[in-house]
Amino acid sequence: MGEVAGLLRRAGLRPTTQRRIIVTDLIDRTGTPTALELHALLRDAGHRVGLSTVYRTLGALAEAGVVHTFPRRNEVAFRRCADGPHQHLICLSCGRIEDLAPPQLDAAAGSLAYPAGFTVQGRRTDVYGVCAAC
Amino acid sequence: MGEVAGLLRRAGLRPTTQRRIIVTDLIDRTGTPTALELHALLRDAGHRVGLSTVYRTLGALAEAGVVHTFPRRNEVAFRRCADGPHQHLICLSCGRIEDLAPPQLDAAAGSLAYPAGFTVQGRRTDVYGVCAAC
DNA sequence: CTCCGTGCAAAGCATTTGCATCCAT
DNA sequence: ATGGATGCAAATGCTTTGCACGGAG
Repeated sequence: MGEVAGLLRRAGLRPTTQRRIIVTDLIDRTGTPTALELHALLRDAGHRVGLSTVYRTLGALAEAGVVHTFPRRNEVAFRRCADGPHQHLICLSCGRIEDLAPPQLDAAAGSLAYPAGFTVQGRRTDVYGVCAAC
Repeated sequence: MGEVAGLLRRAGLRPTTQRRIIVTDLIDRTGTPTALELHALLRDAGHRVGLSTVYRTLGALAEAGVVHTFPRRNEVAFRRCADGPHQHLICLSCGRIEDLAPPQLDAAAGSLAYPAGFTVQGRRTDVYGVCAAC
């Protein structure tokens, strides 16, 4: 089973043609498009995908943790991120997002003393700054 | 200068009556309401504040970092958080959010090796789990 | 008097949903 | 044949904006 189909299955979605198009694009793309933007990009690329399908697919992928969501003013952008723990390096200037997987941070975070009774299920760290190119 | 006025000034806002009402409520409140919810709560409490003012004030406070934003499905919630570095402990069951300021994590994060040329300006960590009460 | 702030109402717009059609099994 | 998937279009609802009024200095 290919990577694309695997990601879809993880989200409980059958690997249909349209869903494959969406996931494939998201894997290859370095940017972080919104559903609306991705839909337009796919259409421009000659693909036949409905806007609803893009929304529904991205929603399911996000809920399953296959993609991460990045809120913007009045809209949400999606990005296929690294599996496993990682941070997001977000450039405030160009908007570019990179993943960073620092073992030492996860170790530190994992050993933190949380309030008694709090069961950790997930963690997310976003680092804002300016990237080298900007 | 009081705490409320100080927070407003940090957002570049003059401390008017309505803005004071909004900030005061946000400080006292343990919950994390949306603009719409906060507006209703203030109205119910007998305060005379327009919805636009709530949106505009929360927007400015968020941009200044005086309050943090928590995206929900199709809406955004706001919460007055601790000054200085902290994590958000978010209960997936009841929605309650708590701040946690762990010195050791910040030390670890601060010493991380970021890609050459990346200038860190801010950091945010959300921890998802189930709180003791749930 | 002047200017910023406010609030109402009217857009604006991303997202969701209903439903008929289509496709794969 | 059958049930999920798709896509169009309409609806939904949060958020934004235009504009006239109001209040402080």
